[in-house]
Amino acid sequence: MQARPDPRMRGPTVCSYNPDIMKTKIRLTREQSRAQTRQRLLDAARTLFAAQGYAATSVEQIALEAGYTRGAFYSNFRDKTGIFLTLLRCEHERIMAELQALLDAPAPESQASPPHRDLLESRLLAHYARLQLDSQRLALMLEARLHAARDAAFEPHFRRFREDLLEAVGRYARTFAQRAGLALSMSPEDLAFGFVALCDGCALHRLAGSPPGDEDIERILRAFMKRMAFEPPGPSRSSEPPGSP
Amino acid sequence: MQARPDPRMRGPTVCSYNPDIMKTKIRLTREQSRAQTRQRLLDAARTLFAAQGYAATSVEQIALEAGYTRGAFYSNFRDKTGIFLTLLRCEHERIMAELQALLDAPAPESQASPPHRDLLESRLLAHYARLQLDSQRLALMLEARLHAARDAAFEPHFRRFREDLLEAVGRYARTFAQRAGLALSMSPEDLAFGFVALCDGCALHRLAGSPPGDEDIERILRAFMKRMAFEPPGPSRSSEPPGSP
DNA sequence: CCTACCGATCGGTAGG
DNA sequence: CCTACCGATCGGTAGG
Repeated sequence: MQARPDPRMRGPTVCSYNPDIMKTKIRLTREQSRAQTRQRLLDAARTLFAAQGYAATSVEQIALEAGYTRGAFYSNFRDKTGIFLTLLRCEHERIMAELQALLDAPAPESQASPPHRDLLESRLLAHYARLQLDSQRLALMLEARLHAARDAAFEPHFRRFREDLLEAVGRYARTFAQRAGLALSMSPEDLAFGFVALCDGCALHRLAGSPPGDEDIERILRAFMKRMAFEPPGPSRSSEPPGSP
Repeated sequence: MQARPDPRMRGPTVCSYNPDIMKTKIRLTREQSRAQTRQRLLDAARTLFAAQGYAATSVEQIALEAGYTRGAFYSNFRDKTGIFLTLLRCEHERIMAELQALLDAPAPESQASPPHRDLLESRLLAHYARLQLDSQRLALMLEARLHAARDAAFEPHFRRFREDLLEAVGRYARTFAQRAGLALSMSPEDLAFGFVALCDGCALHRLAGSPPGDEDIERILRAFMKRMAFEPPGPSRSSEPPGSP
């Protein structure tokens, strides 16, 4: 059913690949061998959880997909919850790193570039589009959310990931508003929540694969963001003040 | 583990309760008895699918929760997919009926009432709030979505539900805009998709139970809708025309 | 003496 | 609608 993957393509650490062992076919140390096994199990679990769902995937399937038997699994992880948590920690670290890189990226300051408010939209959208075009990652996160709602031991870990993300997006909005010299239309926290919810909803839709397709979704997302992020520049645009119920 | 529910509280049909059999303890006909069994199995399946997930729920569990054994299940439904589809058809019919009722509800036309644009917001929000406060229904729909992405036989049915909903919300937006004499900010289809995605994302968040809580979510939803639904009344509010990229 | 993993099998339970 | 039972597979762990 599955071929054991080429060892030279795998790294010994949990969250990143080690290019060193790609160079030669040298004999692995015990530690390296163990790390390799661990990484293969993690890759197999990610694939299967995304394709079939967490509950529908057995430890046996994970081990076989990775090219081992169950014994290898239980010597590396406590149980299925354990490997799921490890998997999510890796994904979360990657997502947060990408978001931070977005913030640190040098803005093409005073050139003939689009105004800052367009940058906020374009970059955040590009970020989320990349995230959600990876449908494996998307399915994995949905599985995690449902599992967190059902497993009390799992919930606090997932909650932490979620809070980190919302905080980071809020920081992102605040920082960009300052740089652009524009006022946000609501608190950074509210804006972050609404934006993440909107993106989550679009991602949820993408799972189905039915129309509207990806280009339409991005267009709609952009239209929503253009109206949401900043206070309109004009003095008054409506009969009611911005904060009224 | 479970007590067989009081027969007088159950109806013989699939989607609705029949008050007739609440009156007395008369002996049921064969048809009534069969319908009662079917309904109990449906109720049990809804409870378990929402609480544990579709994949994690066995046919045996459903039957026992309903007060029967597996034999009763397989004499009423073809398999687990069969009862799930029946369950979702009931939910979908109920949702569409509620949405239609919202449209048919008489608008308090020329009284001292809020303007039409506020009505659109309030009613749709109230509708979605009611839908999503029922966390059982919410979890059920999420399970269906994930299952549709994985089961090719299940997918077309779920897709149909989804398309019906989007079309109905689009019709709702168009109708309300006409009555209010206001122009929508984008096509009814785009607006419906964005709104449903936003609500789905909020619903997804509610699963976790972490802050922001329900009142905050509704406030944020309202703020987003207030900015999204209609063209601003003023002649120009921004440097770029409404339809520009 | 320890590690990492295998082949085999444990007691229970799955859908049908 | 139940009892009885099937082929298979579950998560977890034994000794080697």
